[in-house]
Amino acid sequence: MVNSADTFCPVTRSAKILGSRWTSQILRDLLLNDSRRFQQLQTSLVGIAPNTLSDRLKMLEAERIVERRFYEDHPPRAEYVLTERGRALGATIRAMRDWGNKYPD
Amino acid sequence: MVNSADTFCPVTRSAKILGSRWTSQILRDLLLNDSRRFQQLQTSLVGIAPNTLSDRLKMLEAERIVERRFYEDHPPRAEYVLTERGRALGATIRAMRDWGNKYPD
DNA sequence: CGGTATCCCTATTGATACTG
DNA sequence: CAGTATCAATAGGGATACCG
Repeated sequence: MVNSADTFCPVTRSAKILGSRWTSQILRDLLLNDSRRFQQLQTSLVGIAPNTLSDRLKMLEAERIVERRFYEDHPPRAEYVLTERGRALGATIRAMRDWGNKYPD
Repeated sequence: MVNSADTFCPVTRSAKILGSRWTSQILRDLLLNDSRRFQQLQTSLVGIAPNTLSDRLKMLEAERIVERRFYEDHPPRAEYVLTERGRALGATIRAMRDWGNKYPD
């Protein structure tokens, strides 16, 4: 949980999103690919359980970072794309990646 | 925990550090102030328990993001400062802050 | 002052089976 | 295919008391 002081810190709000496991990888995939299917994400994020992926996508949808496009075909189809808010997180993801690359270990 | 695939993703390594609670605030304080005492941090991070602050500082020290300078005076004194690695995280913190400010809610 | 030592709680994550 | 339901494990975080 996060107390009320945290709630008003812009850094903490970003950390809350980027800190939960798998989210940074989901964002990385969507930044690179524009659109991804549920299965594609599950394949790319080796080891993620379907319920966890579902939870994470719902959280990102609730935060209006990803948009879910669902088509009731047979078999059904779902596509996830970044919103403008989501694409704007690219700068942070890149800063994180740059730091991680510069200081491996 | 983090699996082996995660370990090699630079974004994930950053997320591991920035994702745990209080770390982004600790870094923010140290980016603004050069040097902080244990008590100063505890006062600034309203609501943090001393063991949690201690854990977080040890983790940041293990990651060589902060340096601990301890003086055996009476009473004893400890100062925490960012290393070069730590200061380099400033770019990420700023990107997170900018995103959080641009998209409040 | 600058922490440790304990104990506890619950949020997060995951494995597995199943459904429209 | 795209998820949900259920149940279990554990790690993260916190409250409190105490120590050198």
